[in-house]
Amino acid sequence: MSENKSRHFIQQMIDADLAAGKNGGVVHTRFPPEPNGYLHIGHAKAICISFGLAKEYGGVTNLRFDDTNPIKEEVEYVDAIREDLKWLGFEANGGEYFTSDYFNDLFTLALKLIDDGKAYVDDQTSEQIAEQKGTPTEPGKHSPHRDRSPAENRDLFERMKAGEFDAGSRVLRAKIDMANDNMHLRDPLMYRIMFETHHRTGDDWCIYPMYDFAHGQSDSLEGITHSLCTLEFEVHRPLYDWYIKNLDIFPSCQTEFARLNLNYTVMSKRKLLTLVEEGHVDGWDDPRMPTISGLRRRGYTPASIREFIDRVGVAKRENIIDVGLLEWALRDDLNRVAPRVMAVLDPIKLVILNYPEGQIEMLPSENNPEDPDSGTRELPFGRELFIEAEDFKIEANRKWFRLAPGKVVRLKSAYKVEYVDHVCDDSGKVTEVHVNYFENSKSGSDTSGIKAKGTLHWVESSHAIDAEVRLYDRLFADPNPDGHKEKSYMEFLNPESIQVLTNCKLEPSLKNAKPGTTYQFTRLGYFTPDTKVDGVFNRASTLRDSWKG
RNA sequence: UGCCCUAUGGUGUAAUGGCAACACAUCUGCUUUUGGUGCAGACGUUUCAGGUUCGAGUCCUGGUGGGGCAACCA
Repeated sequence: MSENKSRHFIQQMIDADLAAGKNGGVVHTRFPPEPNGYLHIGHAKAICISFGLAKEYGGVTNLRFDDTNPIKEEVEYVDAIREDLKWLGFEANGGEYFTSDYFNDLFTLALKLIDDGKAYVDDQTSEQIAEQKGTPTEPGKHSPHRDRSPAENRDLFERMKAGEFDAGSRVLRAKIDMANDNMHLRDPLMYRIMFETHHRTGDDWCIYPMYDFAHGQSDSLEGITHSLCTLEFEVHRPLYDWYIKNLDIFPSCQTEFARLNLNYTVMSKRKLLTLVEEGHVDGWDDPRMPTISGLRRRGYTPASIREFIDRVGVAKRENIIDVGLLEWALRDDLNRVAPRVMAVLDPIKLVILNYPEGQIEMLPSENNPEDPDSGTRELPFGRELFIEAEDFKIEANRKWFRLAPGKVVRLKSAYKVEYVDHVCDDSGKVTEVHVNYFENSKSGSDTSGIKAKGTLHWVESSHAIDAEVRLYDRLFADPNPDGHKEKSYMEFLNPESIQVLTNCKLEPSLKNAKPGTTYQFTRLGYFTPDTKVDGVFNRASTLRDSWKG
């Protein structure tokens, strides 16, 4: 945190709270994911905000799984969320909780509202209730059961809990105001009957609380001072406050910020789940997914994601962030920390005619020019190398820095070589380029005086490792796949979002590469070993390329 | 024809009634054994109409645009 950095509206609000002596100077936040899907980059924003703010003010953050809907929630998601959170670099230092831990407390709180005449059991169908709710422009109508006595309501509610009634046959509703402009205050549902097995409480319960009657109360029970969430919950805040006031419990306070949107992707768990279920991607952690696990498998670093979120800012207006900013944050981090290695993705043979046959010499190469402490490694060099097919052109103009008839290039960390001739196959495709090298042009001790404009990466052929490399592009071809009224986002899936290269050649040091390290393949981009298949590398991103050939 | 939120370069985000700025993107140039990095520079901004004020991006009124709200989802 730099001192002169401007403060966003939530920081200003907390500053004011603290100045007013609110909550005894404590800042206690929470991150409340529903375990019904994997975390994505939008959650990373929520995480960085809630955990970041607590840390900034010397407070703590709770992780709370918001598991009030047994038909959508699974243990698999709980585990994945824990892993993603830890990987991102955050720890639930306020503790880990489940809303389901509070089912008894919530039941008791509901009873209190019933006894106070502020909640009632409604026997109507969901259709009838929906019908009576009115519309945003018309007030709703009272339920015929609205004026049941507290005693009758208590009896009915306890029997709901005891399993005496069918699923969906009765609900508990708060008695507020059927004519309120805010639809959420028109006698909202508190509990519904569901005979479903819960991932934690099993079959203990057949009534489950709704979000609005669980979330705020859980915040309150945990002593959360600042409950931060996204804009769509703004209209829920009056209800959040109503429950707290009428239950007379700890006054947690909700503040909303704009969620993160990224272009060229979708960001709802439901849509991401559809991509997974329909097989458009290889699971939640497909490297093209905007999920945390997808970004991890893609080769993103936690630091780059945190930096990205920091750059994006916190405000209340809708936004669509350019995915280029995410890529920039990755490159910015990786440029400083990624080990440089040589790899050829689309190899053709380079034969150095005047280099002794069978000779191999070891040449040192920098591990990272941005990091003086990173040292060097030894690269085998010999008469036959692989170079990138696109680094040779039969006809080239003055702006072409790479190899071509009449040109001299530097082989990175090795020698300068001069074109002699080349060999084509029957189809006219170049398969081999022949050159001569300048013995006195060795990297670091070049006395040749010969100029070379370009530098090529290479891999010595007899030592090369074979690998598969997967290149990724944006999953959707449209910047806003979700933004078309007439068309489904599915119609914008980019058919070229993955390209599999099977004939790649890597330098021998990559034999020990493990997932978790992202490398820079010199001149090509950033790559990381895949977590699922050995011998496969995923491209995290390209390098910036300002060459306009 | 309701209510709530919102409106600043292409994209984001600052300004706290007093000279509109920063990042990303784009474009130039320099450096470079990665056409990477780095460095220097350029381009470009307050939704509209009124009002308050010596002074308005900021406050007020109205309009317009965008988002949200009528799940036994969260």
